[in-house]
Amino acid sequence: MARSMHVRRPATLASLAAELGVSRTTVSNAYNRPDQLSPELRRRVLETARRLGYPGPDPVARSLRTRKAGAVGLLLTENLSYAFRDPAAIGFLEGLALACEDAGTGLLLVPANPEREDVAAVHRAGVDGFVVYSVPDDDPHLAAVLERPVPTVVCDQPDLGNVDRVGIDDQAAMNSLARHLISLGHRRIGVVCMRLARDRNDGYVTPERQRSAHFHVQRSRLAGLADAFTEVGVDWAAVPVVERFDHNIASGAAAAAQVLDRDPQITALICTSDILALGALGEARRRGLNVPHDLTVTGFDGIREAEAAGLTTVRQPVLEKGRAAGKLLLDSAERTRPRSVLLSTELVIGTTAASPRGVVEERWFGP
Amino acid sequence: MARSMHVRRPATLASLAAELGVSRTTVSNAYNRPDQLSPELRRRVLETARRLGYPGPDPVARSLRTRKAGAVGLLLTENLSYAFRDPAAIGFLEGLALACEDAGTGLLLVPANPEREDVAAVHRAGVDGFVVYSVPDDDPHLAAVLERPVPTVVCDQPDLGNVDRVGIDDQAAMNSLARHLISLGHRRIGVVCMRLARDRNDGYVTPERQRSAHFHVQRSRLAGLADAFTEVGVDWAAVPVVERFDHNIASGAAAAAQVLDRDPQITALICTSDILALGALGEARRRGLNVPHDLTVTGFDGIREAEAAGLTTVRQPVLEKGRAAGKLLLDSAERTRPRSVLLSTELVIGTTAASPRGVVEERWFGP
DNA sequence: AATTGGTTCTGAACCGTTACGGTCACTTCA
DNA sequence: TGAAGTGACCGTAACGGTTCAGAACCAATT
Repeated sequence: MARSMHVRRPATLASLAAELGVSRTTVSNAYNRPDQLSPELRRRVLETARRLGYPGPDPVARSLRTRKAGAVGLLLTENLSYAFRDPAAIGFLEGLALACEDAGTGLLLVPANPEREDVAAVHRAGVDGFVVYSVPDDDPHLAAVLERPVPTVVCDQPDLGNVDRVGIDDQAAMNSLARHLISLGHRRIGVVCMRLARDRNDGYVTPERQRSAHFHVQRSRLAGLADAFTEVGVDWAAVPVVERFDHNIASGAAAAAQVLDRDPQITALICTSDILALGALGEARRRGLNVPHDLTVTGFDGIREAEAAGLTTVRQPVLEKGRAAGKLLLDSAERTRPRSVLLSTELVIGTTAASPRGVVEERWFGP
Repeated sequence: MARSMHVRRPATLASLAAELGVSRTTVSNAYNRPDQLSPELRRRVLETARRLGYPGPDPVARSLRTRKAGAVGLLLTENLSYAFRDPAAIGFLEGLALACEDAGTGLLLVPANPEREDVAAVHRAGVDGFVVYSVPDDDPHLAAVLERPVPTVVCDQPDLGNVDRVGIDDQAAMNSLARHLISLGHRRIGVVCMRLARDRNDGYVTPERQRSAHFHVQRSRLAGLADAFTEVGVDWAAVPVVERFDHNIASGAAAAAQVLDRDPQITALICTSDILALGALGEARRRGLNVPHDLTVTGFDGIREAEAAGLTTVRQPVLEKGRAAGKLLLDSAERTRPRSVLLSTELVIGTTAASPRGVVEERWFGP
């Protein structure tokens, strides 16, 4: 009943002022600056507001005048809903939400459907700034964000030179994981990676596609691997690298199967994410391969599920990334040059990596 | 460089129009209704816009004029970041995001800190509607939402009579779980529940507090239990019910310990959420109790982790709940009476519930 | 009596759009 | 040839606030 009255409601700050016989300014002050009017008048204003069903100053109008929206926008590469399925993305979101919460700011999830190139949602977003999380560097949504006259922080993106940035050194992190495997004796490896560009390419990846990958994170991780293995004489161009568009355990399993079918002699399967690695583990089990002795499997991210599985991986502080991004954005106080936050990672030695059988034998029976 | 020009940008639709010598309307049409002007003029407008660094119509001003924000607000009972830690909440979010995505609408996470009673964030939110998820029914944020003149959908809330609603029949669902345990022979039970009100009360719950609980979901589940057990002659007032404010596995373990310490003779520990139940399972293991033979443990929600643990529980369609809430809100097309969506639940028979030892013995050696 | 200072309240400008209802020149058609 | 369309563009009036420089008033000080 009370609510149905609200449905079409003419009450506005002006009408309230008229009703009370005071100026709009006074009504505004009643809400925003209680010290600017007598307590008695303020009481009257608020009471009349209640009587007329006036819900207080309209947020949009206020935003227009004050030029603050009280919210930051988040642009994700994937469907909005995907973010809630990927543990790493969830961690990032949690951190970002934490930062927003601290600042009393809202967090607007912008519906940027990667399929249609509909950038309108970016234009429609009434926000004070944007956080962009892991989108391909040629994403039109990203371009649209950069054209908006608001501060922006990118995460897991290449250095754009003129925008705040937070991330990790993916290349170095993956490089150190590679060195670990190399030290264990692995030379014949296969790689399973997430998608490298906006187009779907479920299968083998050419070196050219690796170099020109539009996802900075994936490109860097592959580069880290290539560097390490090239250094010990492995012909990177001959290393099988398979890509999967969809990021889930089934994809990881399918990709692992594809590699193992064509190159059964590999001793290690390096995956660029834990999710893919969990799929690879499943596939190995299905084939009766003993991990790590028949096959080493590694991941990247350090999600909880990976820990439970004992995965050898690289842990990155996903929550911290989100929080850092939020903080950076929210205290964009007259900074001049763009800032860059690089968080550290940690190599997690699990139980899914070991020396390949051949190497062990070498040690025992070698020269 | 190009970006630094944007920092203080005077370019507006009006200034663009002036520069071009056309009316503001025409510039507006260039963006919003290409058919209303000649392609040639439109091209000129857009080009001049680029030259002047005009980023297109200001979203906030547009929202004010059109009276749509292009976003829906989500109000959660907990800290924003908490939502990303609770699997059930994540599922709800995913469903809601799905619905928003379909409609091309943004999703604004409103920072409603449950500690301070700062309702301002609700007032500041520029949204076309609200979804309210599982907040105490006396939450001031909820009251603030209901005063806003926008459509609202509540989820896991009591029927407010004048607002759209989606949920499940918590009472019936828990009742059926209780009957299952009763049929197994359980009569001496303990209960672990989530928090019942806004104040922290880690410990035993009086029947009075149960009845007056401000979290509809918890109140209903307890009522479902009370009904079932009362019916078979159990004195509900004597059943130990312990409450925990924090919702995590450690809390569940601590609560279980509290019950088991005081009432070691109970044969079943009924938890009102899977998370708590997982904690209880851990505590039982720690005490060397064999689940289910020494102790039956049950949960509620049907999260993935529960399935992995073989928990006997009630599965509810959390994703569907989110999606239904979103849909309800987004097609608020001139409905008259409030709508209500009740989703169905499913009793999941796991491996954590069995007949108590006594009952088995009765069967074998009884009269 | 004039000045000062402090409250309390007001007027008008401004925020950047879009909706609405035109005008005007130029076909088209009977 | 006159009436009725049609396409391209424009003027005005909101949309609902906030802000800032005063005005009006009163009490206290010089």
